[in-house]
Amino acid sequence: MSGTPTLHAGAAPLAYGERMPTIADVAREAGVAPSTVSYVLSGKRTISAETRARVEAGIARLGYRPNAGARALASASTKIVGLVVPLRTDVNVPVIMQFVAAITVECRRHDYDVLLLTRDEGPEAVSRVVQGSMADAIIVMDVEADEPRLESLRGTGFPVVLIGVPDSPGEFACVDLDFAAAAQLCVERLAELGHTHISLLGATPAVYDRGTSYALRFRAGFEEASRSLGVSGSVHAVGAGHHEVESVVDRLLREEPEVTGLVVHNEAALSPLLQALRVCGHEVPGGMSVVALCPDDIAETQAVPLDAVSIPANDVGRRAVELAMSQLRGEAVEQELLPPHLTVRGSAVPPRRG
Amino acid sequence: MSGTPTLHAGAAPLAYGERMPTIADVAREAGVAPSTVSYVLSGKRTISAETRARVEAGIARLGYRPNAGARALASASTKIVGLVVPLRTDVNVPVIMQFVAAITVECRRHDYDVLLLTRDEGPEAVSRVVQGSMADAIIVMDVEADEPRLESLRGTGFPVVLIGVPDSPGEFACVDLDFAAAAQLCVERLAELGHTHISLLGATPAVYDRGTSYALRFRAGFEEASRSLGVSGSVHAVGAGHHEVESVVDRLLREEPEVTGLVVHNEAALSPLLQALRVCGHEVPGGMSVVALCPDDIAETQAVPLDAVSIPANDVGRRAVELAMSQLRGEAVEQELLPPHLTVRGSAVPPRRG
DNA sequence: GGAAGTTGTCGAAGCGCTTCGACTGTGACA
DNA sequence: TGTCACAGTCGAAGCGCTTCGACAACTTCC
Repeated sequence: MSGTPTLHAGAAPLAYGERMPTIADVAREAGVAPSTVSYVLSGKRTISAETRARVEAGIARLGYRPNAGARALASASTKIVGLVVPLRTDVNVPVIMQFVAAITVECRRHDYDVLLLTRDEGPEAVSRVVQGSMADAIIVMDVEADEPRLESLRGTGFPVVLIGVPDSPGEFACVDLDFAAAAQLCVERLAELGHTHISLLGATPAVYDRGTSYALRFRAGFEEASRSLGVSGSVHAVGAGHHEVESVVDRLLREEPEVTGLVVHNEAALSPLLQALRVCGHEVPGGMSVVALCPDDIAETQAVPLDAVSIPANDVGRRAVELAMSQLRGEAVEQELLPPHLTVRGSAVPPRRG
Repeated sequence: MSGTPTLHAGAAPLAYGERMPTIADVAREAGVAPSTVSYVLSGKRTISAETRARVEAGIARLGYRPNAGARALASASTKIVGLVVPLRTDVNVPVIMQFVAAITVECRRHDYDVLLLTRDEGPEAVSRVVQGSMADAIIVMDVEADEPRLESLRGTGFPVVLIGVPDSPGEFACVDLDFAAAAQLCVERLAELGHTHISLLGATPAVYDRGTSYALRFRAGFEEASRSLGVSGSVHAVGAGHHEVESVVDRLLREEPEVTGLVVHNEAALSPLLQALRVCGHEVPGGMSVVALCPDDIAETQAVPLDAVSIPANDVGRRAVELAMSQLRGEAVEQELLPPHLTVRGSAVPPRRG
């Protein structure tokens, strides 16, 4: 119907169900072929400034957005990253949230969206997403030493990034804080101040039982550092809840009165721990030195600001996404441990002469 | 090439990049038409038991999974729910995580996956997902009184469920705990015990400034209940961190010494609050009665187990998904406030005679 | 014993996009 | 002035699935 003037409602909010504008509509609107619109959008072929302007005007006028499914089908790329998150309401939920936030933000920067997968769904979720082509890459948090969710992906070359390091990472990209080095830093700090008896108060027993990668690596680093620095050390898992913490503290002070320094790897236990120590007459730092592994904001807002190795959730999350993107570009798989940093805030001092 | 025997590798893990089996492959394998395979999968037409068996065997042998993009394109349904989550590392992160977990699990029960959207992305994220047909429905957490993210959806009929209640929900489905009734329950509990001066220690100031729906409704309910029960009440926002909490407690005890009961709507403040009260000689419950609004596990693991109205994250999350599903079935939009329940654990007792 | 269902299957037409090859001008170069 | 290269555009062929209409082959029922 050339010659017939076309009326347009402008980019008025189109009612749902009302047919969304397609690339063909835009093409008609701009007087070009659909493929030309596609090339304007993707930039994969040169387009004259004039044509581009007309197409862009059409897009704006119609309020056009490419259909994600059609795009995925035609291009074999979904622009979606699958993220396997531990959703159990465990101890370190805020930390997990920081990771998720960092990953999501970074994905958006690369024009990717995030599909949420729970680790409780197990291996099934991963293969559903991969085999159904629902995502272009997968990031797995809270990796265990022996990682069952990934068996189906071994040898497939599908882009995977692990946050944490399993026993045999093999072909998978990994990124995480260097927890072993972090533990060493904590022990060193206390040892330098003159402490010779140091205990690790760790995560809940379940975390160790499950073989959670980072907890094991921190514990191993603690034991290794204690040995090499010649200090005596003990390790205690700490359950959730005020009374759990109190009972661990009671037992520790009773059975190992020589302990003057604590390394704490359990965000949730920090606050009740400080309180329990105070009640028992071992106020921090005078009666007990404490070095923690926790996010900065938690270390800062305790009753006593804590010397702590921070958990660089933002850096790790960002790096994880970058590793995924580099695999999508076909680059080689990397494994990367971020160096720890300890911030001194005053919760560790030389031990009382005894 | 009929007559040529076909060799199959079985459901061996197919290398990524190696062409995934399609519905046509399954059809060939089973000796039927592709549409027949589709009908076996969807159950939308009757299929003989024999044919079904052959098709299912083919699916198993090839390890076939329908391609999500193709399916979305052809059926105009993605089997994905968009979930807008507040990812700021705010106070009540564990609670948010509970909601997310409940929603995700319930979505999976309905064979839906969850696309994670951050509220920091604002309205853009919502329209990207809706207009790009990336999801069939959207659930929005952490709704504000004046909800800007949803303007683009008004009048479109796109399925939306809000967790929380904005000033003008209009056409949108809503579900949440009845925070006003919850506040009333807390005040009633203290009033029945004989308290006549009650303070609300609430969320961080930012939460109120932002107009967060649930915080405002709780505060309004508190004020209304205080008035109607004839008790005097005051309201204090409480910032994050130990020292913030201490300073609020100091000021409260100094400026309103008549207060004998506290209603606390701030999970993160609970532990430092109890500690601060003890330090000031107002041990709970003898020197100060406390009723909280928080998840059960938090109430239980405090130094003093708390009388608390629980936050039924699981129920709300599940209900939100159900409301989304019912909209997808074309049913009417509902708005629903869940009744609060108070569990007595001993942190509130009659005030000292004074 | 033919009309009128049922039941089970097939073929083909899309869904909205990307991408490949082909085609038309145009300017550069010899 | 003929030849090449290249910028700019188009048309058509899929991507893998769903779904509609058609159509055999059986049943049923008067």
